[in-house]
Amino acid sequence: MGTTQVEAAPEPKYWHLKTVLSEALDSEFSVGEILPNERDLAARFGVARATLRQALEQLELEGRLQRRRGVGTTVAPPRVGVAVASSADQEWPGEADGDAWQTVDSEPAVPPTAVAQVLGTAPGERVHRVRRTRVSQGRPVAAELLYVPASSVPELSAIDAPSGPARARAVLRELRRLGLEGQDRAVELGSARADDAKELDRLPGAPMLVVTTRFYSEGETAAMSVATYRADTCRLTFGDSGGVEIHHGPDRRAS
Amino acid sequence: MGTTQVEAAPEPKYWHLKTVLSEALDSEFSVGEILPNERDLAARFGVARATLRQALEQLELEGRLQRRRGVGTTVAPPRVGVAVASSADQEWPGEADGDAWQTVDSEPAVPPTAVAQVLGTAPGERVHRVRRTRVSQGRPVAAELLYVPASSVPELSAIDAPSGPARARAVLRELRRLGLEGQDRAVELGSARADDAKELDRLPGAPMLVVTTRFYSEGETAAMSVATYRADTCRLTFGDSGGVEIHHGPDRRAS
DNA sequence: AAGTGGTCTAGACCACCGT
DNA sequence: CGGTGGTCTAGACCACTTG
Repeated sequence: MGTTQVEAAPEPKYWHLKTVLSEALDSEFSVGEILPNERDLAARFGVARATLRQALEQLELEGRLQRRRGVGTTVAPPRVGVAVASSADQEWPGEADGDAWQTVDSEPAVPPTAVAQVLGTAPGERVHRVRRTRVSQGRPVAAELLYVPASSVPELSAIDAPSGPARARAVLRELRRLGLEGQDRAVELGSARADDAKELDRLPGAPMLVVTTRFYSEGETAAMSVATYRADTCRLTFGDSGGVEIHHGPDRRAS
Repeated sequence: MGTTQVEAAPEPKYWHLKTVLSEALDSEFSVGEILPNERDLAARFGVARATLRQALEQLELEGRLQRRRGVGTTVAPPRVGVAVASSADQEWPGEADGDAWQTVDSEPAVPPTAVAQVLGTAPGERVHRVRRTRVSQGRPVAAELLYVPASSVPELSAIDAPSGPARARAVLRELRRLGLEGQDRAVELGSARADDAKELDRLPGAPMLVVTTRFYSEGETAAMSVATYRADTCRLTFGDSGGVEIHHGPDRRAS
């Protein structure tokens, strides 16, 4: 074992490129700065543009870069910590989330089959669908759809009543009157639907962190929300002191 | 507004392709089934292989497909729900997580600078680094690195003492003797490092859900763990009844 | 050895943003 | 309008698994 085999399994060009770029970002660029365009970068590194793009894609996925069509590629700020749940957090949507969420509107809609199963509604049955948007530091970071069966808010007039923001607030108000017995959440990776993408200023298919929350009341699932967060810019925080600063930096490891 | 403009903004081929394939998966394929190879699929749809691959990539990201080099593309089973925290969950690692986690070993190591900052250790200072692996339904789903400053486990012999599984268990045991005052977590999107990738049977750069947990004791951060979960196969659950079945299906939306 | 997915190339055109 | 990133092509070769 004398020969120092550096490249026993040669790593792909885009992978090496990513590492090089990553280090350059740490040392030679500051947040918001614009990188050279892709054609120039590719030429500079002696690779095809597609290969260069593969590296940039990875860095964007990791929240290090931000790319905008027609504009350019910029160095992204550290991800924002977005509080999804505090420690003793058992609350209805809109109950104590301050000005983080902005209620958009409410319409009757048929929920996706997976949601209908959880809610226990008949397939094809319409429920209240409340749309909300979450803004953090001036930028939209999440879009939410909250599905509420008519049976959870019986005081509300017929489900086909006029839609709109006022209606949305009414649904949330009625929901708050129920006793909240518990809730559970799940986080998974998804991709932006066309409508979410537009709202969040991303392209369709962009990676999203999908948070589904189920609200229990009186032994039943009273409501269910599906919130999609921009995966490139968000760090979801759960716990006692949400939002502690952790930013990445040189991450080389010593043995 | 009389003309029915179906393609006002023509959607990209790969996007349309993804939709078509997604519906085919729902109706014509069952879990574990092998799809035709990429060259055949591309020919069948009349697109270049790269375009077809872009669609497959998306579907893999969403956990619908599984691709393995040298083998083929198969229909993935629904994501497994992996409990990350229960409701009243304030526990040290290894305290009550049953047989979910498997302790691998412990070595002295210099933590990444971001971790060192949180732990309050000097840059370059070595800490205990415990490695654990999480297995669910026979498959490895996560790899964890737990960083424990020597000051948190003072009873332990010098940090350079023999490494290995026994050492790892000793670190966890000592940690458990401390009073746990709180913890908070964050979830964000990351990509697999080369070593994690190998351990989790993925390629480097594969998308991962990175869960960082900070453990507080006596007003200090006593330890910090960084766990990376396979984003394609995992749904992280938090809450009262972790692991409720929610599987995707036809998700078309009616107005 | 044959077949699979993964990487890479060189080029073209398109959609979008700013001026 | 010119410049940017986004999409797409047709082909080549490589790394890996399996028979």
